[in-house]
Amino acid sequence: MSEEIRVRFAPSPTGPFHIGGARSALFNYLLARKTGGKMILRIEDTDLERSSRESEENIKAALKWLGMDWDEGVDVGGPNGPYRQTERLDIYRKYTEQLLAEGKAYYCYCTDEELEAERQALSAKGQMPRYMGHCHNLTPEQVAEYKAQGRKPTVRFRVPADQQIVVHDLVRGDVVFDSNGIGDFVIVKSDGIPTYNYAVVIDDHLMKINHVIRAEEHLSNTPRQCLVYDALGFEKPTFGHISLILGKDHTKMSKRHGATSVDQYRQLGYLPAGINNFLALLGWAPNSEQEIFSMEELVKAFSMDHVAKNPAVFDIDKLNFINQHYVRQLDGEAFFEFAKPHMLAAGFMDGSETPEKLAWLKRVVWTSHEHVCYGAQIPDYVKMYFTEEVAPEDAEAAALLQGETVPKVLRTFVEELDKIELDGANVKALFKTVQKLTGLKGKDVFMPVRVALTGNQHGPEMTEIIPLFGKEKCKARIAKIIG
RNA sequence: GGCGCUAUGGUCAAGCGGCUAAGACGUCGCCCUCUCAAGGCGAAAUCAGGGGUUCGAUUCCCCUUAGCGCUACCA
Repeated sequence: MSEEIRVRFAPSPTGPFHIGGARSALFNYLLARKTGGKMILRIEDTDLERSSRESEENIKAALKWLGMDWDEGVDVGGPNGPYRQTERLDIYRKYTEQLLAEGKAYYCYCTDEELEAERQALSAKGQMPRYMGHCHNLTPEQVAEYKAQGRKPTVRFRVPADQQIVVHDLVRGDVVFDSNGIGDFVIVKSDGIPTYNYAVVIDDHLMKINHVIRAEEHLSNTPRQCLVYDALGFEKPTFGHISLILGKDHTKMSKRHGATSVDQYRQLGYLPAGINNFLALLGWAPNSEQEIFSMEELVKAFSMDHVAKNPAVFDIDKLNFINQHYVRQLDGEAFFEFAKPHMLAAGFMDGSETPEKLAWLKRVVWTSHEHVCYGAQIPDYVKMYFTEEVAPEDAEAAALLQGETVPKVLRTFVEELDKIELDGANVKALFKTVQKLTGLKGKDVFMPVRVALTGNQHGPEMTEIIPLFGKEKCKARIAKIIG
């Protein structure tokens, strides 16, 4: 085909890595891998106040954890670096001088207060608050005066009047903007650091990015960037603005909606495969009816022309369903490793277990294997194996112990229990024996034992629970009921 | 306020002028079963409203409404 597709993921390291960012990264990654193109990771750290190295490390770790790698960028390097914007200041400076010299940009000496006052005045008059071009054409005298006052200027881009700006967008088609709706915007802050709308253009051009896939919140900024592309004589890339992820109440995902960062999901015990699979289906649909996709399958099936335009609501139930699928694919060893942090957190393990205890724990943990959607659910599912005191959890459970046949069932159960080796098959046979000896069946024999042992009407199969409890525990608990 | 994007069940969504409007999650029912879950089977549930265009609109156009985004010396 034509030229190699080069995409980038360009996060700002200003906080926890948002799940929406992960989706943007994923779409870029899939497009690159699908087409045999290149994925570039660039760090947009021009917000000196909020950016941190810690956050950058967090993002990179999360990307790796999700199974995404990059061909060029921070850490891995490449021919178009550096890949951190604060390390590219000299590059931007060169272009700024060019724009200034050509009159396409100018110094603005307005202070924050003056700008704020202007905005206030405009909105008080019911007009749109925007920069009115105060410094558009300053005389040399005015400039000298401002300089004498010690003012540090910003650089503003001179937005041409009466221009139609057409953004060609892969997912939305052509989107038209009027340049008259855009005020002269700042491209270099008074501290000499470029703004997002400016740096992004220079970087994408120099890094030979030809497909800019990013979240829809950037669509309205794209005409500004197009203006900069034109002013600098750069060829524009193909844009693709993917819709936002919304919370349950259809507002932007925020802490109110529960976990929002990749790290939180990792800590809750969601698997990379589950998250990727879920995220891919949010805003993209395959040709087939397939719902479960490994990363390899996603790469194969992915295509930008099946990307949806409408915003998607984050549905935790569906994530749980998909994640459970992957949890169930874990084998005994992997599942135990998966469960460990949650068992530790719950205090059911302390890391100093003997091999025997570990073997028992593994069996205990495994009982939850088919039943949990994510790791943090495991302790709750197995807690009955760790509590010493058992009591019926509610009146209904207590009532189940009041039946007149209950003492007979429990006594018979204990007697027969003593005669066998504890394993699943024998316990099954044990219940058969108890049924025969008592002349009762089904519920009448299982439920009293279940409630006596666990205090609960629901739970795993008795054949699973009893061997893990051991004879002593079973006998002790039943003794408490029948005295 | 201005500009922009979006609009199929509760949610993700297929559809790209003619269909009984897919599928999945969730919900409900039945089966299985000591219980819960899983699994199997089945059900309810959608084209935001109004105008056009057309022989025919979920599909194309316009308006309204609603949601979201941008309108920063944040990205």
